[in-house]
Amino acid sequence: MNAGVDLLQRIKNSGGRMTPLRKAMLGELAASDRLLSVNAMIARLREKGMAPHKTSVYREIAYFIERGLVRRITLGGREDRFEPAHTPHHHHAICNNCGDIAHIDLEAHISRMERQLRRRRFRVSAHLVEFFGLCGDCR
Amino acid sequence: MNAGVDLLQRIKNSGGRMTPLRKAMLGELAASDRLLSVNAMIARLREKGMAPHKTSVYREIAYFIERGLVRRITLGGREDRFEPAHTPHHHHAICNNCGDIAHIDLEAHISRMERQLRRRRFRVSAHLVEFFGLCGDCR
DNA sequence: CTTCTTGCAAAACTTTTGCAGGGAG
DNA sequence: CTCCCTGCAAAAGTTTTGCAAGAAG
Repeated sequence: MNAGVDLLQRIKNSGGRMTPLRKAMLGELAASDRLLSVNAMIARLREKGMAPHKTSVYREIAYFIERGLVRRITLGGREDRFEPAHTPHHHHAICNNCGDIAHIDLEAHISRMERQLRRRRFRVSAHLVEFFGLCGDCR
Repeated sequence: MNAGVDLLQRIKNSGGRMTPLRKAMLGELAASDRLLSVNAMIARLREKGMAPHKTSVYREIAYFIERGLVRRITLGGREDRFEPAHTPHHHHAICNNCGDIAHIDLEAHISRMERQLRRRRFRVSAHLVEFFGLCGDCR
């Protein structure tokens, strides 16, 4: 994976170390097709024989976010969720039944909505756009 | 306010009572131009001489939501926020500087996005669409 | 040996639940 | 007198912080 090398450099350049925990966490984030919560992350790591402390997982995620490697996504459940930030900006279609999360590109629509807001003198710096429903398989 | 009479009826019809706390809470929700968190709600009620217990405020909000009087909005902060549900469905443009929350109508855009998702065999049942940035006054 | 990481314990916060007293009809 | 409502205490769940031991360079 090319992104991995890049990430390692970005971390080393800022005085950080690419430890087994960090490597595993970034791997899980990249490999998962859905947004991972801290608890989901720990469950996955456990399956691979690791037993990181919950505190460490929270701390490493904060560490990744500081460096722009990971994005935090709040979807309304109790837990925050996370995804790798190196993927292009996109949105999610989340299946209420199976939990599958499809990545969707709504940039054209977003641009139009932002234009509408700009006309109202609002300068957009961020947005939250997510859809919930039933995926093709679960309908 | 006409909505008030209506709400009182809806509550009474389901065996509930329109108590001072409930009346005050619905009043604050209607009067506020922004989404209120439980803590913000309590602060406002305190300014008016009430000192409701936090548990009661949580419980009354749950009560309102059950009856479809109030909507819960999760915006990514720790606290959930709430708004009266009798307003037509809409979205928010939230100012990062002054906290002002403008209500915006993006239905046309939302419909188009939902159409795009339907083409991909995803059946949308709910969405989360909010914008963050600087309002006209704060730019 | 100096700095960065991790685990553990504990705290901070939001939200929920159980129970008992108080109040409204 | 019978429910409904409220406050208090406590619990549950997520996330953060302080401190000390451990590992990496």
